Amino acid sequence: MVAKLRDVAAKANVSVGTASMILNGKERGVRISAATCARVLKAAEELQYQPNPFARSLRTQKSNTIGVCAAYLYDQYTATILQYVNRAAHHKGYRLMLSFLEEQEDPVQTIREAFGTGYVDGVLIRESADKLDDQSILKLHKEGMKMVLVGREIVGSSIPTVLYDNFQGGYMAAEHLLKLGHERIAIAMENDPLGKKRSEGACAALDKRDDSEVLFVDICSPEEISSRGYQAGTDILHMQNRPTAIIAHDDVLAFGIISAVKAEGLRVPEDIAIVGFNDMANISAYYDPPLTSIRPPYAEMGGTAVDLLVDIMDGRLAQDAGTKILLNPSLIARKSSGVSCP
Amino acid sequence: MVAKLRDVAAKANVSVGTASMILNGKERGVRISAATCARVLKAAEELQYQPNPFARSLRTQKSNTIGVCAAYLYDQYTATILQYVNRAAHHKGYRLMLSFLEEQEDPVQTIREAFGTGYVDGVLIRESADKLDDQSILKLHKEGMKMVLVGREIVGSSIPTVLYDNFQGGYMAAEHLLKLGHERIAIAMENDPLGKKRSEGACAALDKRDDSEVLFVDICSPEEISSRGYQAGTDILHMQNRPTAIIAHDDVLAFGIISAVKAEGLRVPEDIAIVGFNDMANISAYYDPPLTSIRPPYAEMGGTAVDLLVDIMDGRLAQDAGTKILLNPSLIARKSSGVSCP
DNA sequence: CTCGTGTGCTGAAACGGTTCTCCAAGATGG
DNA sequence: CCATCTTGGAGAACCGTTTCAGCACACGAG
Repeated sequence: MVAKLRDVAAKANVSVGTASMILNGKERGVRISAATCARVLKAAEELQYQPNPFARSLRTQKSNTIGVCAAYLYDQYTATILQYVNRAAHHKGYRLMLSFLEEQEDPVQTIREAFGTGYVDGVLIRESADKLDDQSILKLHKEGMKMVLVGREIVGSSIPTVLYDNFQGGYMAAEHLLKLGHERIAIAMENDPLGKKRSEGACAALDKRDDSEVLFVDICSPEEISSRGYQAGTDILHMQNRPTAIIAHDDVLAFGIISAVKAEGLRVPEDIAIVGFNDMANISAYYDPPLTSIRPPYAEMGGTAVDLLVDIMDGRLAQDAGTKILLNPSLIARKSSGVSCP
Repeated sequence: MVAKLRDVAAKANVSVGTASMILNGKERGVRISAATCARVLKAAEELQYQPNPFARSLRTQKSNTIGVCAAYLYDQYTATILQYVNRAAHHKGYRLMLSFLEEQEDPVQTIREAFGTGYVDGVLIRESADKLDDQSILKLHKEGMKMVLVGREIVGSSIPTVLYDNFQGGYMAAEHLLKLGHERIAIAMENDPLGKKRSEGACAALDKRDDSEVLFVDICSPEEISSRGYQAGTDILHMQNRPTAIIAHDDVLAFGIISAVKAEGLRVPEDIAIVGFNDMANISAYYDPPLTSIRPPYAEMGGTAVDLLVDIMDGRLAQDAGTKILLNPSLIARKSSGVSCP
């Protein structure tokens, strides 16, 4: 069996309490002789002592665990952030507990069960709106659950949030295309808050130039986005004033659009330049042509979210302080917008 | 504060022990009157009682948690399986604890810390070989850690394993191309066990036909696979006997190859047919052209792995029984191999 | 009426730590 | 040499469950 604190104490000839103090002495005015200290440390080492996390958590009322509630892991975006969340959490001494919401479940109840009752100290929420609505989140927050929203905003709420600036992303995309000489630019966005922000940003950049023209295409449902890309592309090409460039809601949509462009016998970027969002690892850079894309600050988002949550869990920050952290994306220029690709 | 068992017991006018028996009575010859039972249940309901998992785990020496050790979540393959693992685990009453290995860490030590000391009851390992070598896994297994390998095999070991049949996948891919009339087929695989299995399967199918010819291309390092696709494609096209079809190690490699084919002014599938592996969600079906791909049995792999692990954790199956479960992939035919796409 | 014999429940002992109170001795000062 | 500090460490309570031995009571049989 695995060694317990009791065994360590016995081996070092001290009491259990003393051993505990030494092994995780928070410098709380400890008064332990160097010799005893060394004995205990040595004993722990030799016995390969690992504290029992349940006993510890039971006593301290702290789990050292962060819950992560995330949907659609396969969309890469979330998965990439999670990778960095793991790193940051691990670094701060926290474990990660994972839970996706399934359809047909009561989300609030599921989260309570999975993360409630002190099983986790705080929760990172990166769950899509169709599985976890704003009301449910607000309810959990009101119940006192410590949480940080990642890449999702509930406007008007005081829930701490980490996002990246989608307006800025749209702005950068448009700016990039303007610099390359485009004047008629279409914007193909999902009809959701994200898409709205992105197109607003793009419009802002375009509005500064009176010689530019904005064409707009809405894409409806998020689920259909893959297949809708082709349709959107076709629609855009048949507009009376065919644009010379397109800003797409994300890379997957861009792929669909590119297919449509090719199907019409046109070339990317010579006839139509394209910019996407998300810069999917291992994919976007190797598409045909390599796709210019707005890359979210993945690492910063993961790291910042954990930092923020830890601050809240440790009480350095009120959970209803309404902290919102806005990070900047970057533009990765590749061939699809007319930049020669290395 | 949250209600404890003590509160429930007090409210129902019974002892704590009785309340406990009623609330999770395992039918161990319980002798409780219906009236008392109802009183306790009602009290628990009213107080919204949720048992404290730490106290419970401390007492029962069982965590009801499965650890997941996975790398490269952003590769979709793992992420998709994880989705199903979550579902299955949740269904069986287990929580999921997540841990990726970082570079530069001692993997054994990290896993011990993250998952050791009863923090989890068992571990699902879907970690790549470059971060967690066979020896480390064997060591942990020998130490008694209950585990199931997912999509990875350590030949000669008795570690329970869930895989899908890559040989079969290769076979299906080749069979598919043969049926479509191809005779000269190139196989572009990573130089690893997976690639070996896939190409063996493909060769087996091709060998049955004496009019077919196999051309072979090795791809070296897994990290470079994205950029190597283009290179591999170019190499293949310049072979003296240009093949009419290519089986690629995975979809990402296939994308690279397709780019190369197009760059040479050739068409997919008219001049060269292509089949990949993994069928990436939201991507492969919308590539240009839509990619024919061998799809791993994602859902079965996740579900089976959890089932197996639970069997082991519950002692119904010895952890060194050497159970290996081999699942079958399926072929998703799309345009890249010459099939008309819906 | 008494003696089993169930039945229904109580009470206490774990589980393995953390943390707080307080005591024994040695050091110090007068 | 005695009173007082200071230092180093022991000991116990507690965290919230589970589980098990055993007690009180009612009831049927002899």
